[in-house]
Amino acid sequence: MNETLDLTNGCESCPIKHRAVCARCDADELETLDGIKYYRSFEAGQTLIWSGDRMEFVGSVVSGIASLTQTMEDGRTQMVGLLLPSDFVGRPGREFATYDVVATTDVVMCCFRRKPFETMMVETPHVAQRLLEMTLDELDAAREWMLVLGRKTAREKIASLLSIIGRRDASLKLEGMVGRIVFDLPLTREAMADYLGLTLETVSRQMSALKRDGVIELEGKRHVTVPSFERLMDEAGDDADGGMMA
Amino acid sequence: MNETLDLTNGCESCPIKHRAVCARCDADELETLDGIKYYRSFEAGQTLIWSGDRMEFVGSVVSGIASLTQTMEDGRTQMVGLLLPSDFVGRPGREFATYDVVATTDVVMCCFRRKPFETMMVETPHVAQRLLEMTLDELDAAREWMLVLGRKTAREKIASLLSIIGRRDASLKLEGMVGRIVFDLPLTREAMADYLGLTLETVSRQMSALKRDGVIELEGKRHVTVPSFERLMDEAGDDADGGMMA
DNA sequence: CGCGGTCTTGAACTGTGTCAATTGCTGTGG
DNA sequence: CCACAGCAATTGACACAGTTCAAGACCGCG
Repeated sequence: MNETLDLTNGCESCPIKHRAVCARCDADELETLDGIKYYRSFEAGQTLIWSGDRMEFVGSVVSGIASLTQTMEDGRTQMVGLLLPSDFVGRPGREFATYDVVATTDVVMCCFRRKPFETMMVETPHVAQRLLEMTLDELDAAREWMLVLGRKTAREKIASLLSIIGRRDASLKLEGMVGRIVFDLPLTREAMADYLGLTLETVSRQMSALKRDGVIELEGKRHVTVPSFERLMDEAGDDADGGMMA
Repeated sequence: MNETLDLTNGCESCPIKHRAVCARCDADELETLDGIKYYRSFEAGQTLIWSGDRMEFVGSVVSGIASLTQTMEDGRTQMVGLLLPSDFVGRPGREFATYDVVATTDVVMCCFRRKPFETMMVETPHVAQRLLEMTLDELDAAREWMLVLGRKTAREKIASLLSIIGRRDASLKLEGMVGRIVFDLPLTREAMADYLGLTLETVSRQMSALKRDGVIELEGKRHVTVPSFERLMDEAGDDADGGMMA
Protein backbone atom coordinates (compact mmCIF):
# COMPACT_ATOMS: atom_id res chain seq x y z
CA MET A 1 0.00 0.00 0.00
CA ASN A 2 2.64 2.51 1.03
CA GLU A 3 5.59 2.38 -1.34
CA THR A 4 8.23 4.09 0.74
CA LEU A 5 6.88 6.13 3.54
CA ASP A 6 9.69 8.28 4.85
CA LEU A 7 8.81 9.81 8.17
CA THR A 8 12.32 10.49 9.39
CA ASN A 9 12.29 14.08 8.20
CA GLY A 10 9.27 14.90 10.33
CA CYS A 11 6.54 17.09 8.93
CA GLU A 12 8.67 18.34 6.07
CA SER A 13 8.24 15.20 4.00
CA CYS A 14 4.84 14.19 5.36
CA PRO A 15 2.54 13.06 2.55
CA ILE A 16 -0.58 14.50 4.13
CA LYS A 17 0.76 17.85 5.27
CA HIS A 18 -1.54 19.75 2.91
CA ARG A 19 -4.76 18.10 3.98
CA ALA A 20 -4.46 17.02 7.62
CA VAL A 21 -5.41 18.94 10.78
CA CYS A 22 -1.99 20.54 10.72
CA ALA A 23 -2.37 21.87 7.18
CA ARG A 24 -2.80 25.47 8.31
CA CYS A 25 -0.06 25.48 10.93
CA ASP A 26 2.98 27.76 10.69
CA ALA A 27 6.50 26.66 11.61
CA ASP A 28 6.09 27.48 15.30
CA GLU A 29 2.91 25.53 15.58
CA LEU A 30 4.40 22.54 13.80
CA GLU A 31 7.22 22.72 16.32
CA THR A 32 4.73 22.47 19.17
CA LEU A 33 2.90 19.62 17.48
CA ASP A 34 6.18 17.84 16.96
CA GLY A 35 6.65 17.76 20.72
CA ILE A 36 3.43 15.87 21.31
CA LYS A 37 3.34 13.55 18.35
CA TYR A 38 4.52 10.03 17.62
CA TYR A 39 3.96 7.53 14.84
CA ARG A 40 2.29 4.18 15.17
CA SER A 41 1.82 1.37 12.67
CA PHE A 42 -1.00 -1.13 12.60
CA GLU A 43 -1.48 -4.25 10.55
CA ALA A 44 -4.48 -4.95 8.38
CA GLY A 45 -7.26 -6.35 10.51
CA GLN A 46 -5.96 -4.90 13.76
CA THR A 47 -8.30 -2.82 15.90
CA LEU A 48 -6.72 0.56 16.61
CA ILE A 49 -9.28 1.61 19.16
CA TRP A 50 -12.13 -0.23 20.88
CA SER A 51 -15.40 1.51 21.52
CA GLY A 52 -15.47 2.43 25.20
CA ASP A 53 -11.69 2.62 25.52
CA ARG A 54 -10.05 5.61 27.08
CA MET A 55 -8.53 7.64 24.24
CA GLU A 56 -4.82 8.19 24.80
CA PHE A 57 -4.43 10.04 21.56
CA VAL A 58 -6.09 11.68 18.63
CA GLY A 59 -4.38 11.80 15.27
CA SER A 60 -4.26 11.56 11.52
CA VAL A 61 -4.22 8.61 9.17
CA VAL A 62 -0.94 8.96 7.28
CA SER A 63 -1.29 5.96 5.02
CA GLY A 64 -3.65 3.05 4.59
CA ILE A 65 -7.36 2.82 5.27
CA ALA A 66 -9.24 2.37 8.52
CA SER A 67 -12.92 2.10 9.25
CA LEU A 68 -15.17 3.46 11.97
CA THR A 69 -17.62 0.81 13.08
CA GLN A 70 -20.57 0.59 15.40
CA THR A 71 -21.85 -2.75 16.72
CA MET A 72 -25.12 -3.72 18.37
CA GLU A 73 -25.30 -6.21 21.21
CA ASP A 74 -26.54 -8.95 18.93
CA GLY A 75 -23.65 -8.49 16.54
CA ARG A 76 -25.19 -6.42 13.77
CA THR A 77 -22.55 -3.94 12.67
CA GLN A 78 -22.62 -0.76 10.66
CA MET A 79 -19.59 1.04 9.32
CA VAL A 80 -20.12 4.75 9.94
CA GLY A 81 -17.00 6.14 8.35
CA LEU A 82 -14.16 5.26 6.05
CA LEU A 83 -10.89 6.85 7.20
CA LEU A 84 -8.51 7.70 4.38
CA PRO A 85 -5.06 9.29 4.53
CA SER A 86 -5.27 12.76 6.13
CA ASP A 87 -8.54 11.94 7.93
CA PHE A 88 -8.67 12.73 11.61
CA VAL A 89 -9.31 10.14 14.30
CA GLY A 90 -10.75 10.90 17.71
CA ARG A 91 -12.65 13.74 19.22
CA PRO A 92 -10.92 16.42 21.23
CA GLY A 93 -12.69 16.92 24.54
CA ARG A 94 -13.95 13.37 24.71
CA GLU A 95 -12.30 10.87 26.98
CA PHE A 96 -13.77 7.61 25.74
CA ALA A 97 -14.08 6.28 22.21
CA THR A 98 -17.57 5.77 20.84
CA TYR A 99 -16.70 3.62 17.84
CA ASP A 100 -14.35 0.81 16.98
CA VAL A 101 -11.57 1.89 14.66
CA VAL A 102 -10.25 -1.00 12.59
CA ALA A 103 -7.38 -1.09 10.13
CA THR A 104 -8.71 -2.26 6.77
CA THR A 105 -5.25 -2.24 5.23
CA ASP A 106 -1.91 -1.68 6.96
CA VAL A 107 -2.12 1.75 8.55
CA VAL A 108 0.32 4.36 9.78
CA MET A 109 -1.02 6.96 12.16
CA CYS A 110 0.41 10.26 13.29
CA CYS A 111 -0.78 10.40 16.90
CA PHE A 112 -0.98 13.41 19.20
CA ARG A 113 -1.21 12.97 22.94
CA ARG A 114 -4.74 13.99 23.69
CA LYS A 115 -4.38 16.39 26.61
CA PRO A 116 -1.66 18.61 25.14
CA PHE A 117 -3.47 18.54 21.81
CA GLU A 118 -6.61 19.83 23.48
CA THR A 119 -4.67 22.62 25.10
CA MET A 120 -3.21 23.53 21.76
CA MET A 121 -6.69 23.64 20.21
CA VAL A 122 -7.67 26.39 22.58
CA GLU A 123 -4.48 28.38 22.16
CA THR A 124 -3.79 28.18 18.45
CA PRO A 125 -6.79 28.85 16.23
CA HIS A 126 -5.20 27.31 13.12
CA VAL A 127 -5.65 23.77 14.34
CA ALA A 128 -9.22 24.36 15.45
CA GLN A 129 -10.11 26.13 12.20
CA ARG A 130 -8.81 23.31 10.08
CA LEU A 131 -10.51 20.72 12.24
CA LEU A 132 -13.81 22.57 11.88
CA GLU A 133 -13.48 22.50 8.12
CA MET A 134 -12.68 18.80 8.14
CA THR A 135 -15.54 18.02 10.51
CA LEU A 136 -18.00 19.91 8.33
CA ASP A 137 -16.82 17.86 5.35
CA GLU A 138 -17.28 14.64 7.27
CA LEU A 139 -20.73 15.71 8.36
CA ASP A 140 -21.66 16.25 4.73
CA ALA A 141 -20.26 12.87 3.82
CA ALA A 142 -22.21 11.24 6.63
CA ARG A 143 -25.42 12.87 5.46
CA GLU A 144 -24.76 11.84 1.90
CA TRP A 145 -24.37 8.33 3.20
CA MET A 146 -27.68 8.52 5.07
CA LEU A 147 -29.42 8.87 1.72
CA VAL A 148 -27.58 5.82 0.45
CA LEU A 149 -28.50 3.75 3.51
CA GLY A 150 -32.07 4.92 3.77
CA ARG A 151 -33.31 5.10 0.22
CA LYS A 152 -31.14 3.35 -2.32
CA THR A 153 -31.53 -0.19 -3.66
CA ALA A 154 -28.78 -2.77 -3.23
CA ARG A 155 -27.56 -2.20 -6.79
CA GLU A 156 -27.50 1.56 -6.30
CA LYS A 157 -25.69 1.15 -3.01
CA ILE A 158 -22.92 -0.88 -4.60
CA ALA A 159 -22.62 1.58 -7.47
CA SER A 160 -22.46 4.44 -4.97
CA LEU A 161 -19.66 2.80 -3.05
CA LEU A 162 -17.70 1.99 -6.18
CA SER A 163 -18.03 5.53 -7.48
CA ILE A 164 -16.85 6.97 -4.17
CA ILE A 165 -13.79 4.73 -4.11
CA GLY A 166 -13.17 5.27 -7.80
CA ARG A 167 -13.43 9.02 -7.45
CA ARG A 168 -11.04 9.10 -4.51
CA ASP A 169 -8.59 6.95 -6.40
CA ALA A 170 -8.78 9.05 -9.53
CA SER A 171 -8.22 12.27 -7.60
CA LEU A 172 -5.25 10.65 -5.88
CA LYS A 173 -3.70 9.76 -9.21
CA LEU A 174 -4.70 13.19 -10.54
CA GLU A 175 -6.83 11.62 -13.23
CA GLY A 176 -10.13 12.97 -14.39
CA MET A 177 -13.36 11.33 -13.36
CA VAL A 178 -14.59 10.55 -16.82
CA GLY A 179 -14.56 7.49 -19.01
CA ARG A 180 -12.45 4.50 -18.01
CA ILE A 181 -11.35 4.13 -14.40
CA VAL A 182 -9.33 1.34 -12.80
CA PHE A 183 -8.71 0.71 -9.13
CA ASP A 184 -8.32 -1.89 -6.40
CA LEU A 185 -11.07 -2.39 -3.87
CA PRO A 186 -9.62 -1.89 -0.40
CA LEU A 187 -12.57 -3.66 1.19
CA THR A 188 -13.68 -7.27 1.57
CA ARG A 189 -17.24 -8.14 0.57
CA GLU A 190 -18.09 -8.25 4.24
CA ALA A 191 -16.70 -4.75 4.87
CA MET A 192 -18.64 -3.50 1.87
CA ALA A 193 -21.77 -5.08 3.33
CA ASP A 194 -21.15 -3.42 6.69
CA TYR A 195 -20.74 -0.08 5.01
CA LEU A 196 -23.84 -0.44 2.87
CA GLY A 197 -26.19 -2.00 5.37
CA LEU A 198 -26.47 -5.22 3.36
CA THR A 199 -25.46 -8.85 3.75
CA LEU A 200 -22.30 -10.03 2.09
CA GLU A 201 -24.33 -12.37 -0.11
CA THR A 202 -26.31 -9.49 -1.52
CA VAL A 203 -23.10 -7.55 -2.14
CA SER A 204 -21.67 -10.51 -4.00
CA ARG A 205 -24.81 -10.98 -6.08
CA GLN A 206 -24.99 -7.32 -7.06
CA MET A 207 -21.31 -7.22 -7.93
CA SER A 208 -21.95 -10.18 -10.24
CA ALA A 209 -24.98 -8.43 -11.71
CA LEU A 210 -23.05 -5.21 -12.40
CA LYS A 211 -20.34 -7.31 -14.03
CA ARG A 212 -22.87 -9.25 -16.12
CA ASP A 213 -24.41 -5.96 -17.25
CA GLY A 214 -21.04 -4.53 -18.25
CA VAL A 215 -21.04 -1.72 -15.69
CA ILE A 216 -17.81 -3.06 -14.21
CA GLU A 217 -15.16 -5.62 -15.10
CA LEU A 218 -13.43 -7.75 -12.49
CA GLU A 219 -10.02 -9.41 -12.45
CA GLY A 220 -9.76 -11.49 -9.35
CA LYS A 221 -11.99 -10.30 -6.54
CA ARG A 222 -10.52 -6.92 -5.94
CA HIS A 223 -9.30 -5.36 -9.17
CA VAL A 224 -12.06 -3.29 -10.72
CA THR A 225 -12.32 -1.64 -14.12
CA VAL A 226 -15.10 0.82 -14.81
CA PRO A 227 -15.46 1.29 -18.59
CA SER A 228 -17.68 4.34 -18.20
CA PHE A 229 -17.73 6.34 -15.03
CA GLU A 230 -20.84 8.16 -16.23
CA ARG A 231 -22.65 4.85 -16.51
CA LEU A 232 -21.62 3.95 -12.98
CA MET A 233 -22.85 7.29 -11.64
CA ASP A 234 -26.08 6.66 -13.39
CA GLU A 235 -26.45 3.29 -11.73
CA ALA A 236 -25.76 4.96 -8.39
CA GLY A 237 -28.82 7.12 -8.92
CA ASP A 238 -26.92 10.35 -8.34
CA ASP A 239 -27.51 13.43 -10.42
CA ALA A 240 -25.21 13.59 -13.41
CA ASP A 241 -23.29 16.48 -11.88
CA GLY A 242 -22.23 14.30 -8.97
CA GLY A 243 -23.04 16.89 -6.36
CA MET A 244 -20.84 19.48 -8.03
CA MET A 245 -23.02 22.28 -6.76
CA ALA A 246 -21.60 21.57 -3.33
CA MET B 1 -45.41 26.05 20.12
CA ASN B 2 -43.79 29.23 21.38
CA GLU B 3 -45.74 30.64 24.30
CA THR B 4 -44.37 34.14 24.33
CA LEU B 5 -41.18 34.54 22.47
CA ASP B 6 -39.83 37.92 23.42
CA LEU B 7 -37.02 38.95 21.14
CA THR B 8 -37.22 42.67 21.72
CA ASN B 9 -34.52 42.62 24.36
CA GLY B 10 -32.04 41.12 21.93
CA CYS B 11 -29.66 38.43 23.12
CA GLU B 12 -30.34 39.12 26.80
CA SER B 13 -33.64 37.28 26.82
CA CYS B 14 -32.86 34.83 24.04
CA PRO B 15 -34.06 31.34 24.96
CA ILE B 16 -31.15 29.60 23.26
CA LYS B 17 -28.30 31.81 24.40
CA HIS B 18 -26.68 29.00 26.38
CA ARG B 19 -26.60 26.46 23.61
CA ALA B 20 -26.34 28.27 20.25
CA VAL B 21 -23.23 29.24 18.27
CA CYS B 22 -23.07 32.44 20.28
CA ALA B 23 -23.03 30.65 23.65
CA ARG B 24 -19.39 31.38 24.29
CA CYS B 25 -19.40 34.99 23.16
CA ASP B 26 -18.57 37.86 25.50
CA ALA B 27 -20.44 41.19 25.49
CA ASP B 28 -18.27 42.70 22.75
CA GLU B 29 -18.75 39.77 20.47
CA LEU B 30 -22.48 39.75 21.02
CA GLU B 31 -22.43 43.41 20.06
CA THR B 32 -20.76 42.55 16.77
CA LEU B 33 -23.19 39.73 16.14
CA ASP B 34 -26.06 42.04 16.88
CA GLY B 35 -24.98 44.20 13.98
CA ILE B 36 -25.27 41.41 11.45
CA LYS B 37 -28.30 39.57 12.71
CA TYR B 38 -32.02 39.69 12.06
CA TYR B 39 -34.97 37.50 12.94
CA ARG B 40 -37.18 35.68 10.50
CA SER B 41 -40.32 33.65 11.02
CA PHE B 42 -41.53 30.78 8.90
CA GLU B 43 -44.78 28.90 8.91
CA ALA B 44 -45.10 25.17 9.27
CA GLY B 45 -44.62 23.55 5.89
CA GLN B 46 -42.65 26.43 4.43
CA THR B 47 -39.28 25.74 2.85
CA LEU B 48 -36.65 27.98 4.44
CA ILE B 49 -33.93 27.11 1.97
CA TRP B 50 -33.93 25.17 -1.30
CA SER B 51 -31.05 22.91 -2.17
CA GLY B 52 -28.94 24.72 -4.72
CA ASP B 53 -29.99 28.18 -3.55
CA ARG B 54 -27.41 30.82 -2.80
CA MET B 55 -27.19 31.12 0.97
CA GLU B 56 -27.81 34.67 2.10
CA PHE B 57 -27.48 33.80 5.74
CA VAL B 58 -26.52 31.23 8.28
CA GLY B 59 -28.20 31.14 11.65
CA SER B 60 -29.77 29.42 14.61
CA VAL B 61 -33.18 27.90 15.12
CA VAL B 62 -34.69 29.92 17.98
CA SER B 63 -37.98 28.07 18.25
CA GLY B 64 -39.80 25.36 16.39
CA ILE B 65 -38.48 22.42 14.42
CA ALA B 66 -37.07 22.24 10.93
CA SER B 67 -35.74 19.35 8.90
CA LEU B 68 -32.82 18.90 6.54
CA THR B 69 -33.87 16.88 3.54
CA GLN B 70 -32.20 15.38 0.52
CA THR B 71 -34.17 14.36 -2.57
CA MET B 72 -33.27 12.14 -5.53
CA GLU B 73 -34.36 12.93 -9.07
CA ASP B 74 -37.11 10.34 -8.95
CA GLY B 75 -38.56 11.80 -5.79
CA ARG B 76 -37.22 9.47 -3.11
CA THR B 77 -36.39 11.65 -0.13
CA GLN B 78 -34.34 11.15 2.99
CA MET B 79 -34.30 13.42 5.99
CA VAL B 80 -30.69 13.85 7.06
CA GLY B 81 -31.15 16.00 10.10
CA LEU B 82 -33.71 17.27 12.55
CA LEU B 83 -33.07 20.89 13.53
CA LEU B 84 -34.16 21.76 17.04
CA PRO B 85 -33.93 25.08 18.88
CA SER B 86 -30.29 26.20 19.17
CA ASP B 87 -29.22 24.09 16.18
CA PHE B 88 -27.19 25.84 13.52
CA VAL B 89 -28.26 26.15 9.89
CA GLY B 90 -25.89 26.62 7.00
CA ARG B 91 -22.23 26.13 6.45
CA PRO B 92 -19.80 29.01 6.69
CA GLY B 93 -17.58 29.12 3.64
CA ARG B 94 -20.15 27.54 1.38
CA GLU B 95 -22.08 29.63 -1.05
CA PHE B 96 -24.85 27.26 -2.10
CA ALA B 97 -27.12 25.13 0.02
CA THR B 98 -26.83 21.37 -0.36
CA TYR B 99 -30.07 20.38 1.35
CA ASP B 100 -33.64 21.55 1.55
CA VAL B 101 -34.49 23.05 4.92
CA VAL B 102 -38.20 22.76 5.69
CA ALA B 103 -40.15 24.07 8.66
CA THR B 104 -41.88 21.15 10.36
CA THR B 105 -43.62 23.44 12.83
CA ASP B 106 -43.68 27.22 12.88
CA VAL B 107 -40.08 28.34 13.14
CA VAL B 108 -38.23 31.45 14.24
CA MET B 109 -34.66 31.82 13.05
CA CYS B 110 -31.91 34.12 14.21
CA CYS B 111 -30.10 34.82 10.95
CA PHE B 112 -26.61 36.20 10.44
CA ARG B 113 -25.60 37.71 7.11
CA ARG B 114 -23.20 35.15 5.74
CA LYS B 115 -20.21 37.21 4.66
CA PRO B 116 -19.76 39.22 7.86
CA PHE B 117 -20.36 36.07 9.87
CA GLU B 118 -17.56 34.33 8.02
CA THR B 119 -15.24 37.24 8.72
CA MET B 120 -16.15 37.04 12.36
CA MET B 121 -15.39 33.32 12.43
CA VAL B 122 -11.81 34.04 11.48
CA GLU B 123 -11.35 36.92 13.88
CA THR B 124 -13.08 35.73 17.02
CA PRO B 125 -12.24 32.19 18.08
CA HIS B 126 -15.22 31.85 20.40
CA VAL B 127 -17.71 31.46 17.58
CA ALA B 128 -15.56 29.00 15.72
CA GLN B 129 -14.86 26.96 18.85
CA ARG B 130 -18.51 26.64 19.69
CA LEU B 131 -19.39 25.78 16.11
CA LEU B 132 -16.75 23.05 16.10
CA GLU B 133 -18.26 21.54 19.23
CA MET B 134 -21.74 21.66 17.75
CA THR B 135 -20.58 20.19 14.46
CA LEU B 136 -18.86 17.32 16.24
CA ASP B 137 -22.10 16.62 18.09
CA GLU B 138 -24.04 16.61 14.86
CA LEU B 139 -21.53 14.30 13.27
CA ASP B 140 -22.01 11.88 16.13
CA ALA B 141 -25.77 12.11 15.76
CA ALA B 142 -25.49 11.48 12.03
CA ARG B 143 -23.36 8.40 12.62
CA GLU B 144 -25.75 7.14 15.25
CA TRP B 145 -28.47 7.51 12.68
CA MET B 146 -26.49 5.57 10.08
CA LEU B 147 -26.75 2.53 12.34
CA VAL B 148 -30.50 3.05 12.57
CA LEU B 149 -30.87 3.37 8.80
CA GLY B 150 -28.50 0.58 7.87
CA ARG B 151 -29.19 -2.15 10.38
CA LYS B 152 -32.36 -1.73 12.36
CA THR B 153 -35.75 -3.26 11.62
CA ALA B 154 -38.80 -1.09 11.05
CA ARG B 155 -39.99 -1.64 14.61
CA GLU B 156 -36.59 -0.77 16.03
CA LYS B 157 -36.41 2.30 13.83
CA ILE B 158 -39.71 3.63 15.14
CA ALA B 159 -38.71 2.90 18.73
CA SER B 160 -35.39 4.68 18.12
CA LEU B 161 -37.12 7.76 16.79
CA LEU B 162 -39.63 7.84 19.63
CA SER B 163 -36.90 7.50 22.23
CA ILE B 164 -34.90 10.32 20.67
CA ILE B 165 -37.89 12.65 20.64
CA GLY B 166 -38.95 11.52 24.09
CA ARG B 167 -35.48 12.06 25.48
CA ARG B 168 -35.20 15.53 24.01
CA ASP B 169 -38.59 16.43 25.36
CA ALA B 170 -37.82 15.12 28.83
CA SER B 171 -34.55 17.04 29.01
CA LEU B 172 -36.40 20.16 27.90
CA LYS B 173 -38.89 19.76 30.71
CA LEU B 174 -36.05 18.84 33.05
CA GLU B 175 -37.62 15.47 33.73
CA GLY B 176 -35.70 12.27 34.16
CA MET B 177 -35.62 9.70 31.39
CA VAL B 178 -37.05 6.87 33.38
CA GLY B 179 -40.49 5.35 33.68
CA ARG B 180 -43.47 7.19 32.25
CA ILE B 181 -42.91 9.78 29.53
CA VAL B 182 -45.47 11.84 27.65
CA PHE B 183 -44.92 14.02 24.60
CA ASP B 184 -46.33 15.26 21.31
CA LEU B 185 -44.93 14.01 18.04
CA PRO B 186 -43.78 16.99 16.00
CA LEU B 187 -43.74 14.90 12.82
CA THR B 188 -46.35 13.52 10.44
CA ARG B 189 -46.19 9.83 9.57
CA GLU B 190 -44.69 10.83 6.24
CA ALA B 191 -41.94 12.90 7.88
CA MET B 192 -41.21 9.99 10.21
CA ALA B 193 -40.97 7.73 7.17
CA ASP B 194 -38.56 10.12 5.46
CA TYR B 195 -36.41 10.21 8.53
CA LEU B 196 -36.37 6.44 9.01
CA GLY B 197 -35.99 5.34 5.41
CA LEU B 198 -39.41 3.63 5.44
CA THR B 199 -42.77 4.14 3.76
CA LEU B 200 -45.52 5.87 5.66
CA GLU B 201 -47.59 2.69 5.58
CA THR B 202 -44.87 0.77 7.38
CA VAL B 203 -44.56 3.56 9.93
CA SER B 204 -48.29 3.42 10.54
CA ARG B 205 -48.30 -0.36 10.88
CA GLN B 206 -45.42 -0.36 13.34
CA MET B 207 -46.96 2.42 15.39
CA SER B 208 -50.09 0.30 15.63
CA ALA B 209 -48.02 -2.74 16.56
CA LEU B 210 -46.17 -0.88 19.33
CA LYS B 211 -49.52 0.34 20.61
CA ARG B 212 -51.03 -3.14 20.47
CA ASP B 213 -48.02 -4.49 22.40
CA GLY B 214 -48.34 -1.82 25.08
CA VAL B 215 -45.01 -0.15 24.36
CA ILE B 216 -46.78 3.13 23.68
CA GLU B 217 -50.26 4.62 24.12
CA LEU B 218 -51.79 7.01 21.63
CA GLU B 219 -54.40 9.73 22.03
CA GLY B 220 -55.21 11.09 18.64
CA LYS B 221 -52.39 10.69 16.16
CA ARG B 222 -49.78 12.80 17.80
CA HIS B 223 -50.00 12.55 21.55
CA VAL B 224 -47.79 9.74 22.81
CA THR B 225 -47.46 8.17 26.24
CA VAL B 226 -44.59 5.81 26.96
CA PRO B 227 -45.39 3.79 30.09
CA SER B 228 -41.83 2.52 30.43
CA PHE B 229 -38.97 4.31 28.80
CA GLU B 230 -36.72 1.33 29.53
CA ARG B 231 -39.05 -0.91 27.55
CA LEU B 232 -38.94 1.53 24.64
CA MET B 233 -35.14 1.64 24.69
CA ASP B 234 -35.17 -2.11 24.68
CA GLU B 235 -37.39 -2.16 21.61
CA ALA B 236 -34.99 0.27 19.96
CA GLY B 237 -32.21 -2.29 20.32
CA ASP B 238 -29.90 0.16 22.07
CA ASP B 239 -27.74 -0.85 24.98
CA ALA B 240 -29.45 -0.25 28.28
CA ASP B 241 -27.08 2.60 29.10
CA GLY B 242 -28.33 4.56 26.13
CA GLY B 243 -24.90 5.57 24.93
CA MET B 244 -23.98 7.07 28.29
CA MET B 245 -20.35 6.19 27.77
CA ALA B 246 -20.24 8.90 25.16
C1' DC C 1 -2.35 -32.05 -2.12
C1' DG C 2 -5.33 -30.52 1.30
C1' DC C 3 -6.64 -26.74 4.26
C1' DG C 4 -8.76 -22.22 5.52
C1' DG C 5 -10.05 -18.13 3.97
C1' DT C 6 -13.06 -15.41 0.87
C1' DC C 7 -16.35 -15.36 -2.43
C1' DT C 8 -20.19 -17.10 -5.41
C1' DT C 9 -24.50 -19.22 -6.31
C1' DG C 10 -28.92 -21.47 -5.31
C1' DA C 11 -33.52 -22.09 -3.07
C1' DA C 12 -36.73 -20.92 0.26
C1' DC C 13 -38.40 -17.51 3.33
C1' DT C 14 -39.79 -12.96 5.16
C1' DG C 15 -40.04 -8.01 6.04
C1' DT C 16 -41.10 -4.14 3.77
C1' DG C 17 -42.97 -1.87 -0.29
C1' DT C 18 -46.87 -1.15 -3.41
C1' DC C 19 -51.44 -0.32 -4.57
C1' DA C 20 -55.95 0.39 -3.18
C1' DA C 21 -59.84 0.87 -0.18
C1' DT C 22 -61.50 2.70 4.16
C1' DT C 23 -61.54 5.23 8.46
C1' DG C 24 -61.14 9.13 11.25
C1' DC C 25 -60.35 13.93 12.21
C1' DT C 26 -60.86 19.07 11.48
C1' DG C 27 -62.65 22.85 9.73
C1' DT C 28 -66.13 25.08 6.57
C1' DG C 29 -70.45 26.26 4.83
C1' DG C 30 -75.13 25.43 4.46
C1' DC D 1 -76.11 21.17 14.08
C1' DC D 2 -75.18 18.34 10.41
C1' DA D 3 -73.07 17.37 5.91
C1' DC D 4 -69.23 17.44 3.47
C1' DA D 5 -64.58 18.25 1.68
C1' DG D 6 -59.94 17.50 2.33
C1' DC D 7 -56.26 15.56 4.42
C1' DA D 8 -53.72 12.29 7.52
C1' DA D 9 -53.70 7.83 9.03
C1' DT D 10 -55.01 2.97 9.11
C1' DT D 11 -55.63 -1.48 7.23
C1' DG D 12 -55.58 -5.23 3.84
C1' DA D 13 -53.84 -8.11 0.00
C1' DC D 14 -50.24 -9.08 -2.78
C1' DA D 15 -45.51 -8.55 -4.86
C1' DC D 16 -40.79 -8.50 -4.53
C1' DA D 17 -36.07 -7.14 -2.90
C1' DG D 18 -33.06 -8.70 0.16
C1' DT D 19 -32.07 -12.12 3.95
C1' DT D 20 -31.14 -16.67 5.53
C1' DC D 21 -29.29 -21.03 5.26
C1' DA D 22 -26.64 -24.19 2.80
C1' DA D 23 -23.61 -26.02 -0.71
C1' DG D 24 -19.80 -25.40 -3.47
C1' DA D 25 -16.03 -22.78 -6.11
C1' DC D 26 -11.92 -20.32 -6.11
C1' DC D 27 -7.35 -19.15 -4.53
C1' DG D 28 -3.20 -18.66 -2.02
C1' DC D 29 -0.26 -21.27 1.14
C1' DG D 30 1.63 -24.76 4.10
